[in-house]
Amino acid sequence: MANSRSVRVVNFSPAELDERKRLILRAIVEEHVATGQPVGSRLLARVVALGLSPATVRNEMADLEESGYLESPHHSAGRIPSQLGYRFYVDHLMQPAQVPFDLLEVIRESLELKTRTVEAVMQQTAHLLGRLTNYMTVVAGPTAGASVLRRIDILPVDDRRAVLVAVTGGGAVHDWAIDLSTPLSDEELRYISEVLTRLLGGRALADVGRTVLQGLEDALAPYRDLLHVVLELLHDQGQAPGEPHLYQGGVANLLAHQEFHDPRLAMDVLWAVEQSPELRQELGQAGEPLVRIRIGTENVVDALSHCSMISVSYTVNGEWAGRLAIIGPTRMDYAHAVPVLQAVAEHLAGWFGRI
Amino acid sequence: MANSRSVRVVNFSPAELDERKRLILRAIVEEHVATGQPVGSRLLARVVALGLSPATVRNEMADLEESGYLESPHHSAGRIPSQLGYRFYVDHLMQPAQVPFDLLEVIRESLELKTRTVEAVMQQTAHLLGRLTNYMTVVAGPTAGASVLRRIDILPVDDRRAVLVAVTGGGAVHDWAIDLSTPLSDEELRYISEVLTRLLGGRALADVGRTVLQGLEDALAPYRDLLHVVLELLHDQGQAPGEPHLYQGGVANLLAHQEFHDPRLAMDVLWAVEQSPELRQELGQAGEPLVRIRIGTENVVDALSHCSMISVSYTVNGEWAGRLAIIGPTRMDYAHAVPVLQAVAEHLAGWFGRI
DNA sequence: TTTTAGCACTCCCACCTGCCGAGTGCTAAC
DNA sequence: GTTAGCACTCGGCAGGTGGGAGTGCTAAAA
Repeated sequence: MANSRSVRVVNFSPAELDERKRLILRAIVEEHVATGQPVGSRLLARVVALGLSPATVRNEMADLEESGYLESPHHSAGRIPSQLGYRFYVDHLMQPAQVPFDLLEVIRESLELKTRTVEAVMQQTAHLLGRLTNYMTVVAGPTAGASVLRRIDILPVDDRRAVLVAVTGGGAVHDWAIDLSTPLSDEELRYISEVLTRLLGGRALADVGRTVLQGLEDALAPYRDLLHVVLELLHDQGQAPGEPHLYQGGVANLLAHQEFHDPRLAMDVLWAVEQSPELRQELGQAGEPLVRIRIGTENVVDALSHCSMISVSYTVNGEWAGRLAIIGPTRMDYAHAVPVLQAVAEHLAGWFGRI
Repeated sequence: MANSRSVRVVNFSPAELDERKRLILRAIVEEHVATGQPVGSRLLARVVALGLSPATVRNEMADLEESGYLESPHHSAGRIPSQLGYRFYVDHLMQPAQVPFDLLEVIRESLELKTRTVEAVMQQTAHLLGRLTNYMTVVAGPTAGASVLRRIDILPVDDRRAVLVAVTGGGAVHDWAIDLSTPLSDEELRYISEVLTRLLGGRALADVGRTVLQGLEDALAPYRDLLHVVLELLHDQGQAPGEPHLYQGGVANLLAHQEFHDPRLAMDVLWAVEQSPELRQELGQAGEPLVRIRIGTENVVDALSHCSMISVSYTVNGEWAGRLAIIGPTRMDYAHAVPVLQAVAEHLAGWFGRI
């Protein structure tokens, strides 16, 4: 038994893994990410330029396994990183790669100014990320509730129907169909639009308070029926900030990874991405970490317990707007994916800024 | 050799397959669709209530194979329908199933009036179809170019930017960001919007002719710069009618079918659905058959040569608007899928009508 | 002439077997 | 603390086998 070693190792706090162990763990993660195969001691001794023999490396690997950073798929098959191993790698060992210039070029070209609709640019972003990272991509569009409003207009469709159109500071347009219980003239609608814009413009729906609503009710008293519908609608948008439209890209990439050759696993993931409200919330709700890495069971959804998800926030006019995410196996190339995501998020913000 | 038989059979024109052969072909298709297994003569003799012995059925099957309606995966494995077999089945043998009442109920509930945005209702439709048919679904949203316009407004975002908003007869809202090279006042923008609405309202962009454009140029001469941008934009929309936004649903369903357990096949399909301009066109371009069934290599895209795609048109206010499609293996339950698609298309039209 | 029973034949598939290579843990020597 | 040596374990693969399903053909029956 490796008691003399293991006892010591267990006392380590994770962040204090000894330099050599860190080196070895990092090499194992990167080798495994690159090849998909379990990593054996011989190969590792060759890769880690420390002049160590396989036997020594084996001892270190045994320690790392005992501390929970590695696991063996079966006896004598080499080691693979455990979820904890990936976590330690991501937190302490990973060195984010630099995004090569030609990739930046692709991003720039792809998010050109000639794209003129938010829908198109979000879809394009999803596809772009899919191509650049080789992982499946989910992108949350900006929500009406979280955005600063510039205008609110009610535009007639016919005498029974109209659309409520909200233009945000980023130039995104949100619209909702509303019924006109009593027909209103163009002038009346324009007047209502003006009042709505005057009182709601410059703030986000999520921040609209009682007093503003009261002001609206007073100013638009003659149009109580319509106002009721409109306010309820806007209120819903303000209260449910976590319901963005999700754009998918590179779905096929999911299947490219050996981990998802079992169709059942892949199906679970795809269902979750399509349906799960938790995931939608996770991507649509303003929240702290600019870059969030969830590994395996850290994910909010069970179906993703074999996946990692990296998401980064993007902004519109400096305000939080949504998250871009990629989903892949836990054996993910974190060091490359993170900077690519960040670069795309930046360019997307740029697109909104100079829309 | 079965010469005496085969010579005669070859002379049949497809539509004139003898009654018994039709019965057998139909049984084979339906049995194979249900089980996924090749169909053998013994089973078939039991299923087709003709009191025929397996040996007789074998002879008929040999004829059908020779005429190209069946094929054998390998010697002594039973028969499966060929692409031609499915085609004949779809054209002459299939009896569309009736949509059960509770399914209709699900459709009704799902496409309720409380859904207020076109984006949401299209996405919902895609998901719904995915659930109801167990096939992957692609849905083309209505395009700006093909829709009858009700209003065109230019709404300011800030003094350098604005959005062009087009409201269609179905209540769909399309928007594009535009730069204001010279700042314009709200009044000016409103005036421009009025002129645009007056001259373009009531017709589809695709139908706008030279004279109307000339009229615009005259009426809005002072705003040449802006008008140039706007007209180019509207012109593009009118000229490129086949570029709808595609909504996917039930992607996981693709993997549920044994035919796509090979991840490479599934990947090809997913890439095609995401990227192929041909497919986008196929679904976004007004075109004849209300129900279109493409089997195997009949598909416009190579990647779908192992798939069948059923698409149906839907309308908005009676005008052609887009297609709903499902994609699955050629071994598809055509008889059930077609009526479900039709029912959903009808309800979708209903949603737009009473939006 | 059409239908049927019988039969030999073909092919796939699931199972078993033994072998090989990769990689481990342990021990004893350095 | 490090290393070489060695016995051991396990998965994967090639090759062989038996069983089952289904066919085509032939000759007899209807």
